[in-house]
Amino acid sequence: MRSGEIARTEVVNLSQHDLSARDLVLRRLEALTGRPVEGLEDWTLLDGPRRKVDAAANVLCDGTHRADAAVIMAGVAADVRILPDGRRQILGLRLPGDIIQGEAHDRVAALTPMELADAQPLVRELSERGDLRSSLGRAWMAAMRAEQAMLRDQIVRLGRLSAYERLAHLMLEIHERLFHVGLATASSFHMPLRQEMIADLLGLSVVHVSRTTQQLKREHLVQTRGSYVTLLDRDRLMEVASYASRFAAPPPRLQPNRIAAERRSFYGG
Amino acid sequence: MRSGEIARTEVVNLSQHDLSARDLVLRRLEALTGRPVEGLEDWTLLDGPRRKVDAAANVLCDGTHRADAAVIMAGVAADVRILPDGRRQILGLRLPGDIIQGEAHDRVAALTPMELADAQPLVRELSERGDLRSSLGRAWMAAMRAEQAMLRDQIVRLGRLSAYERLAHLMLEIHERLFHVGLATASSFHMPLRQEMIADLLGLSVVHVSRTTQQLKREHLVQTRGSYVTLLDRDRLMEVASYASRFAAPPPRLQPNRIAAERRSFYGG
DNA sequence: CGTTAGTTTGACCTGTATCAAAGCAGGTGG
DNA sequence: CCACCTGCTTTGATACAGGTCAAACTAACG
Repeated sequence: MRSGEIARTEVVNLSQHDLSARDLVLRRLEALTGRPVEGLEDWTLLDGPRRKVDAAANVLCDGTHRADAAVIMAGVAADVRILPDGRRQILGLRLPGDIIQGEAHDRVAALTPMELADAQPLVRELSERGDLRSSLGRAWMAAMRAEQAMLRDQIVRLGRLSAYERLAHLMLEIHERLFHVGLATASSFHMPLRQEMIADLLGLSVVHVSRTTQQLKREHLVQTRGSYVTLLDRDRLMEVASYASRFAAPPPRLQPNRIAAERRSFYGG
Repeated sequence: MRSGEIARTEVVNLSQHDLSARDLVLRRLEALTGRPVEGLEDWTLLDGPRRKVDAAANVLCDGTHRADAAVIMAGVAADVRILPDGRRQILGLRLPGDIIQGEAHDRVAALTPMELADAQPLVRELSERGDLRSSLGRAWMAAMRAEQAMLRDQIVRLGRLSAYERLAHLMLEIHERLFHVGLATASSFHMPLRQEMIADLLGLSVVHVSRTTQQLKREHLVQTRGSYVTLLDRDRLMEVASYASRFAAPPPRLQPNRIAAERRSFYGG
């Protein structure tokens, strides 16, 4: 939380990385717990064949196939509930490193093209023979708690934040989550979501998402280029959205002059 | 789900029962899983001294004391998040039979006077030495999933339901949860919540909760007497609110003539 | 280029918030 | 037993955030 931290300058490909499924899961778990996680070392179960899924295809249908579980290697999915009259609400996003599983009542849908690694053996191992005292078992519980924390955040977003605040809050959440699996720089990330999806996530209309996004841009809090987003003033965004980090070690704060540098490198040329 | 089920006529005290902490927890777990739960038989750990808490006193403060855990024997508590500017959002209710624990970022507050039984030994046993394959372990997981399902419901309520629908949905949730721990008849229950709390739960203003409640009454969907609520037409409420049960065996449906009988017995004299 | 999917703009409408005042009920003390 | 608080709910008047509809704009793509 020190504000003098140095933004990492390491070059990252914001839409894809080259980690193995094991390393990706590990990276996420360690970011969540803030300590090394053991017990996944000789875990080859995750290195099976990868599945590619088209956008808009359901990844796991309506919870009847509770069976399969997968690690997201690339792409964005969402837990979606559809009401009888067609209204849709996205309960939460599923980003790379997350493990998805069917839930009764809801379905998991691919919002972008995706790449998945089979995680069934891992999940089965953990939930059936899993030892909660082990390093891995604890990390697993931490991940469940983190998932719950995100649901809670979503409740507050929908219940008590204005459209403007909701959008700011969402940007911060996505950025933070992507950052911790190596898919964001200190202030930029790739977010290939149509406004319709953001609307379903934030309980707003598409039109209003459009207007609100523009307001955030007008006020120089965020900037976009295609589907790349840059948070121009994360501190102020956090204040605006009453955002609190869910991670053991949140992304670094930028120093004022570094903000300028970042901005230049992405949008000036 | 058969609509011919007989409403149980057993007399219940809607604001309190006389179960032991063990039986109460058991009852809830069995309602959730729909099957008998073993492993709690000789569990005396729950039968320690009971603690009484006043309304408005915080039951467990802001997650710093992650330590203690308790079974709610009587009363209503809530997970609350308070934003820096004072806005409040209740994330979910905690009713008798629920086990409460502090969560980072949020606090658990008593909404009514409460009676608690210490559950720390049980929780520690389960989360540290717990065997997920055992009957109790599975029930435990089921309870966690149920808790998550309620958070998801809350998201949909706030994101996509109108005030009218939200209230209907909430009434159904509370009724169902109370019913399964023996604190509701087939259509009535005791709900000593001020409208301010309902407002914080549903993301509305107090004034609008008042107006909306009256609309539900005007349309003969619910009735109230003091803090006792009767659902006059649960089928229609479920339809209005797009409500789906989270329990293995949901409360019985009333036959038309039984509805009349219920109504008479509670409000006619 | 024309086509299509997505975003933006403008005009207008509505659900819910806000503010302020009035009603009500349960408890206390005279 | 009444008069008075005090805390909650209800009512009315008014304001605004965000929804809806329809048309114009943009950009990717064959």
